[in-house]
Amino acid sequence: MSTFVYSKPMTTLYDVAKLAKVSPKTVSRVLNESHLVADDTRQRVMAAIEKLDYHPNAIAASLKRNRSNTIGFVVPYGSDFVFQDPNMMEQLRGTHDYVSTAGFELIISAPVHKKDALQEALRLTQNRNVDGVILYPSFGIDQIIKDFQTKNLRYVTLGICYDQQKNNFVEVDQTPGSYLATKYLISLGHRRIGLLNKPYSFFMFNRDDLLNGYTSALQEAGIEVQPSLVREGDFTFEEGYEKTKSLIAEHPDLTAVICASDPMTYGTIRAIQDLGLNINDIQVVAGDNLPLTQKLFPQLSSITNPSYEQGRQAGKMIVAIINEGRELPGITLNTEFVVRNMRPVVKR
Amino acid sequence: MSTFVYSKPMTTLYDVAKLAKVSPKTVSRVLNESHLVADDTRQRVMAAIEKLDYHPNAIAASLKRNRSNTIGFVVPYGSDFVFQDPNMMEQLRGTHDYVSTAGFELIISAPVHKKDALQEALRLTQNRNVDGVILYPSFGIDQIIKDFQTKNLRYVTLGICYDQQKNNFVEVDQTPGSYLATKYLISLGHRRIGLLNKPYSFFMFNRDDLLNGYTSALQEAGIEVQPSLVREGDFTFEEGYEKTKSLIAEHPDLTAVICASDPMTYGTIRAIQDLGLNINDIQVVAGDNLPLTQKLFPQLSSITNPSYEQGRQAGKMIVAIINEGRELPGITLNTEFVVRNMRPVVKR
DNA sequence: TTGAAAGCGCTAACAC
DNA sequence: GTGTTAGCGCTTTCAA
Repeated sequence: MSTFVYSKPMTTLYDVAKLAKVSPKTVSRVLNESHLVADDTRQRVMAAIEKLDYHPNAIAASLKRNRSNTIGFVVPYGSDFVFQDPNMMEQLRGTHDYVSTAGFELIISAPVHKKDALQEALRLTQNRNVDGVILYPSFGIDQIIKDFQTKNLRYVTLGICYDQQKNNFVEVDQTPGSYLATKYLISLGHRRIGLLNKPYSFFMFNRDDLLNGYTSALQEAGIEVQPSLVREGDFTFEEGYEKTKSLIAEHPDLTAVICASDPMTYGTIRAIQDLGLNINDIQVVAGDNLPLTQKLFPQLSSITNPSYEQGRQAGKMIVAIINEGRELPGITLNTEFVVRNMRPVVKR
Repeated sequence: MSTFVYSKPMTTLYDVAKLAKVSPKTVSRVLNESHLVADDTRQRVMAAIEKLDYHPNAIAASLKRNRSNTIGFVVPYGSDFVFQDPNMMEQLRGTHDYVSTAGFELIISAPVHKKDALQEALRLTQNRNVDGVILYPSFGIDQIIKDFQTKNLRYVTLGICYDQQKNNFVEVDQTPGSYLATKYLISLGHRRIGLLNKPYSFFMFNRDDLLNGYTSALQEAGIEVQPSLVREGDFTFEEGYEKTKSLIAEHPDLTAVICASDPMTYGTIRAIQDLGLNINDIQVVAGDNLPLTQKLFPQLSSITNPSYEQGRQAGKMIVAIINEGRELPGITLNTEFVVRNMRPVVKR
């Protein structure tokens, strides 16, 4: 493998200094803390920069400052999942928008073959490719977090990753959304309400919010909570489809389903159609309130999921942690419930 | 803004060299071109690396090598578009998978406020944040490409960006797909076939492929080509929706529509439903053949769009260009047509 | 197969 | 407000 070499020697800060007849440090000052330079000096330097078409070498600055001004967004689930999950894209978008406004670059990293993503996060950080990372929770992440802490490396997690985690996370609490959704369904007369819950394995220390909201609302209404009405799915269309089919097979009197994610919601709708039922026979509550879902199925009520804001807040937090050099208290974002075209329960 | 400083001094290659009782260069060799080191020497070095928990500083290596081992993926359309367009995500995923396997990091950059994305691409490259960029075509890109060429910077474009471009692009030719789709529709008896074309402004030098395939098939069958059956849309749901409505209003005898993208396809389907028509009344051909579309609307035939492969090839090309230090001939990927559940034309 | 020494381009002390 | 100098951590040329 031959290596590409720039044909012309690079224009450096020294060239600019020479042309402007000032010292390198002054050029550096103009480039950075501009207010400490006399106005005419700055003019000369700017003119020289312009004339030479000079561009500061970010790598050299990074080496000296021990700062890459880059954030890593690391996802441990295979790129096929990451780039196809609309919620993750929303989180990524939120992070991108914040960190790029704050003057950081964003490196995105997902394992092409699933394993080792967490090691990749460590590597990126320890090699100084990034100043800090945003991590998506997954099995084994608590161990990696310990490494980060021991080595004093910077991270933020998109959810709670170990017992009693107090710092460096931005999580979403689905309790209010699922509580309100369930309560509303009950008020319409629904008694057999299914819950396509999120997967336990993804979130080890925050897994019961959807279930808790659902359970509270049922209990308040004096309705028995049937464990067989709750199924776990991995957020994907496929599991939404399968779990809905088995749910309806076991509970032919089901009148409503609450889904943990929008892709699962699509699977649920398809399953309902494939069973020869009408979408009006079973009231479906979507899980994320994504724009696309509103367009595809405008009649669907939905639990909201502030993914964009979560990503944004995580970006803000990692930047603050990097700048301040210390851990910061975690943040919990809340969910809501949006009603659209719901009707009283239909007997089948 | 205070600056974060590592509490402990960094472990360097010199520390490893000292512990292993070898020279820094030998450690460097172990880290890189491993085969030029005696086996027992390597063992000692590896042991020292392990013991000191040493991690090479990628920034320092980058400075010395004048290589960041990073690729930029730059999109000039606002992050709201980028992260929500499934095709772009597929392209990004393809690029990610290739470059990360090839040992490069991937920086993704989209303007938070639309303008200046192209300048951002130049900046990233000239500042040495990246060794090269992948650029999405857009208005004004031909000027930026000239800058890249003049300055001998590395780039690949996802489509042809200027007249007579021969190198450094990976484009998709939709002609075969739209030809086959149109021909098949004709064979089923369709005569009034709408085309929701892609937007002219996105692709200045490659804009007629969809139209050409469509036109050829019609002409071969001796069917008059009516310009009013062709509408331009910007790939989004909204334009698919609006253009379909106006198309049907003007052509009540329309029996089929070919869409340039899957999001437009969703808009088309919703428009058809909102007009009180059944999805079986108008044969819809999807534009991208995305997995999600197959799940949502399994009955839809589709033109294929090799977005993932396009991104992957672009990743491969930019890596090769960086390694070889010269431009490389452009690549054109082809489209196909997938038939699913099509029926002879229905009279309305 | 290994080592000594120079230097990539920038910034931070410290002096003036 | 400005300049001098050292050095961030690595790789590379050349010699041994």
